[in-house]
Amino acid sequence: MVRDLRERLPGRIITGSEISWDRTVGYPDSRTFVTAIRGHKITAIERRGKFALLALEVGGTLAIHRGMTGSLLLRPNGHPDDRFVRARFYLDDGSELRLDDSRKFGRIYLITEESNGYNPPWLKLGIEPLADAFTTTVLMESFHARRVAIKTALLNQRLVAGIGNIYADESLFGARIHPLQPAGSVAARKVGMLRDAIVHVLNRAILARGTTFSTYKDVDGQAGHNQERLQVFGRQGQPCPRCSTTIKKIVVGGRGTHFCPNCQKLRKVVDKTPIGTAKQRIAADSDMKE
DNA sequence: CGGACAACCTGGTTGC
DNA sequence: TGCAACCAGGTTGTCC
Repeated sequence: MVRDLRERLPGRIITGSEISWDRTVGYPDSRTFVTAIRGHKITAIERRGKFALLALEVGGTLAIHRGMTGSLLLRPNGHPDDRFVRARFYLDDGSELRLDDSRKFGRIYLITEESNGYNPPWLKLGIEPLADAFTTTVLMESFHARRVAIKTALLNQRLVAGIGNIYADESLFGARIHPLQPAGSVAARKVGMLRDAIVHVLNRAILARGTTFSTYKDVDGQAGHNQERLQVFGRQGQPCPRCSTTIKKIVVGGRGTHFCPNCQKLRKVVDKTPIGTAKQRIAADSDMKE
């Protein structure tokens, strides 16, 4: 999405905006937002995690997070309206940038020199998985001594930015790691495989123009096609593409989690309690102190 | 620290 | 066909 916006948005001036669901504006309040955004020129588009960051010529930032169901649509002059538009920006060439978001979890933010004292949510994000700095060592450190399920750790935006439920499951499958494996207990070699799997899964999805599992649309309103390439997500009950074992669906950290019980086995915690059932190992692990 | 769960929201699907 | 229940690509906060 950001790559598409980057080709078309720089140079455009926001001539006005309309917010049809007030809480779509995360900061400042929606009235202040509408007044403050008018007349600003967009100079560049960046991304941090799931936030699209539109740099303004005067030095501020317009940030957009699509939430679960949001689509950021760039519509030409006269294009029919979209069904769940919560925010729209009128641009100087007659086109319109719309946040179309049925569930209203999408958020937009405007940061200017007036915003001191406010901490934008993207500042606390962890490392970018597509940056050179995303190494096995860095990922090892972020998992260090953590007993949370590795799936939960992958979804923690403060550790690694931008991995959502689909790509977490796909990455763990790629690295053959059980989603419930305590993050800190994953062997270095496996963390290395996970790092590679994350990068691979994300790049592959980007090349496929996104995963339209349900509502994702690109800036032109077109569906992506990465959903056709998913290995485990949404494929519970179907054979694993690698070993044909039936893919299972469980709940981890409150999120639907898909994996192959044969390819992704829960492993013992490295140093101790070599004997016992999976249940006992987990119990022993949670009794351990730092 | 970490697990469980509720909130925020609405639309689409499933089950009876 | 109708309707209730359930599920959903995310994030944050509370309680224990």
